Amino acid sequence: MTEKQSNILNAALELFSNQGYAATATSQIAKKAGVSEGLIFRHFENKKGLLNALLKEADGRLGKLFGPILFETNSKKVIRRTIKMPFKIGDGKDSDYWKLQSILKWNSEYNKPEKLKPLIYKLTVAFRNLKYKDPDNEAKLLYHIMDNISIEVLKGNMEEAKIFRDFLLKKYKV
Amino acid sequence: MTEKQSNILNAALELFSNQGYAATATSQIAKKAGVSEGLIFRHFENKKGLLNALLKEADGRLGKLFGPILFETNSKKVIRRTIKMPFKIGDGKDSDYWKLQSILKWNSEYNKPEKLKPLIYKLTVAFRNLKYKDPDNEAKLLYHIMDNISIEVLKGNMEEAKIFRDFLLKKYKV
Amino acid sequence: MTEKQSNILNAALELFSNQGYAATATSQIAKKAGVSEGLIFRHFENKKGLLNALLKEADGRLGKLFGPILFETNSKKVIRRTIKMPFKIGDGKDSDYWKLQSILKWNSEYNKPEKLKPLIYKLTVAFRNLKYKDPDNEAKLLYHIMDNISIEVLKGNMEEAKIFRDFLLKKYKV
Amino acid sequence: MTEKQSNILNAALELFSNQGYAATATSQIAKKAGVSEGLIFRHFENKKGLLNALLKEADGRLGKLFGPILFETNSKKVIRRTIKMPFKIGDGKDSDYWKLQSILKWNSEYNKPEKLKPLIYKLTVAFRNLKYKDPDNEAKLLYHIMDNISIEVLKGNMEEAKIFRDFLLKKYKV
DNA sequence: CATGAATGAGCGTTCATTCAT
DNA sequence: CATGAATGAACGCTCATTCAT
Repeated sequence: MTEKQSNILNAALELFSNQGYAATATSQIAKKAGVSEGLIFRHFENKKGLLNALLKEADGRLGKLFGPILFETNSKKVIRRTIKMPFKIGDGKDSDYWKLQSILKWNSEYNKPEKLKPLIYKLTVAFRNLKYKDPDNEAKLLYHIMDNISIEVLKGNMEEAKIFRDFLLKKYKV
Repeated sequence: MTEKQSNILNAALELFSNQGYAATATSQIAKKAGVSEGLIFRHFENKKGLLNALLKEADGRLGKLFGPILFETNSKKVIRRTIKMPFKIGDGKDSDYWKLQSILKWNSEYNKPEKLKPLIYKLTVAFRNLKYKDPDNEAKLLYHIMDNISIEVLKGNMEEAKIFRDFLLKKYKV
Repeated sequence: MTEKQSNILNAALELFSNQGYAATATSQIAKKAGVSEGLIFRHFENKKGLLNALLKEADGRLGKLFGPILFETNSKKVIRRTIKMPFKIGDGKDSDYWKLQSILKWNSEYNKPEKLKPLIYKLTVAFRNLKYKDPDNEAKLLYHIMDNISIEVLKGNMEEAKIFRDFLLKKYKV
Repeated sequence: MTEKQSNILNAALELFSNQGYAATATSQIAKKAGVSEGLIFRHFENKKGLLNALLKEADGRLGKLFGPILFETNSKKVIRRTIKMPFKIGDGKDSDYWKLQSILKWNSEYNKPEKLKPLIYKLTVAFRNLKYKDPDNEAKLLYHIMDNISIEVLKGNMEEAKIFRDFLLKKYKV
């Protein structure tokens, strides 16, 4: 991938995640990326192709975030890591990928809930090991909560989110 | 409000909540509402005015949903009603208002988290009465969970949502 | 049809017939017609729709040109009128319609040779009445010749064409 | 001329003659020719240069087609050969050159009717030798007819064209 | 000789909005 | 109150062409 290509992707990511896909013009992306508009289409075929390229990359980032949890063997630590996960979201880019995914949640074409199945399954096993009565729903519950903290973190309410995280760690005794 | 005005609002609500604001053309709204495009602008000034009118109405609907909880005096019932609330979301219109709010969550111009303050405060009081250790965070937690069930319900996963609701009712012993 | 609509059609006809369909920009048409470019699409849906509207009108003009021949009962006069037909092509508009048809001859989507069947059939009958040996081919031959004179006329070689016409009238003894 | 150069010319010929010059993109030509787009411009300077190169080649092909007629001394055979000429159009390439010429007939920049003068002159002489009354117009007439049969042949109506040819051979008694 | 990344102008089309009727 | 013709800016995208490699 050339430098201009990644310039385009970076610009698109930032704009899509902050203004939405439909509200972002390709001309705006080109301007921000410092390239001609035509180049976007040479490299990504069309506007949708650009979005797809971003989502592919987002998948990878999500995988890296989930990886350490999926390979964790200690059940308590699985839960601990899950609760802490939103704070592992690193630089602005990482957070924009998350935003983008979150924005597309209502778009049936792009919302892929099955991507989270492995994490939820891992949590189910952890809760079962810890003798929770209803591990299935406990797993879903925690996943939902985590999704919410992520959004809080992404919106910049870091302090609030940290307090909330500690509360959860205590609550789950992990 | 004349019939045509409400036709416009209904059409706009359905389209905005399903395709997003930016992705919906005023011509599409006019067509669906069975009115001329010009009429939209006579009544609502511009596209944003239409969105604002919808959000005003959404506020009212949310209020009606929250009302019974805010006036509940029994703390357990406050929590019970909160957990059950997503299932009170009635017809398609109600659910479209909710979707619209959810879609606009990432738009700083339209995201008004303070609207939920009264509910969260009510929950805080309830948890305090029930001797929870950290009623502030418990309230926030429950609100977040409820937000997630709402989305599940809105996406049509009614069965799953019901099981999840019962799980929560048991967990909170309410 | 409003005045602006016919302005658009007139501009499109002149440009399409002189530069070709693909080589004519809708912006050019709008400019020549003295209207905004958007109006073209409101009235004719798209560029092809504009071409179709012109071809419909062209059909009518062709019909009017053929009419007097088809209703002629005297066989000699049928042939005479056919030979003279290219000179009945009136104003510039008429001739542009003819040009347009001629340009589209190689475009299978728009070339409709069956439109000329009635004329060729009429000629066949005329030649049969006049005891020509092979009236079918004589009809086709005359039609082809006429097509060529039309083109000559359209290109502005009026004098040459007139001489050629008189030659044909003498040759066919009509 | 290298192989790539002729690949480009072949691709351009096929596309220009079937879709028209303006409707054909240089990228399409490059793709079909299996070369990079830049190479077209290195070898032919610009799109028009490509067309000019094709028309030069077309001239040669036309010359080869006319040659045997121009060197024929027997007047009857001159006419006979002219009538048969369209059937000498050989492979697809030959026919595409003819199509291209025909398409450009309406383009004053590229229409060169003087190229046919030698053939028409030869026909005039032939008709004069055969004591036709108006050899000038007879020559023009036959040339026009031949042009039409060519188009018929090019469009693939071979059977019809052959019948028509035989009709003409009989009519002219050659 | 040959590539393909890169450009900028222009393409057909859609947009929100205005206004005469 | 309501229409729909009309606008002009912007849209996503394609074009012929250039140029560093």
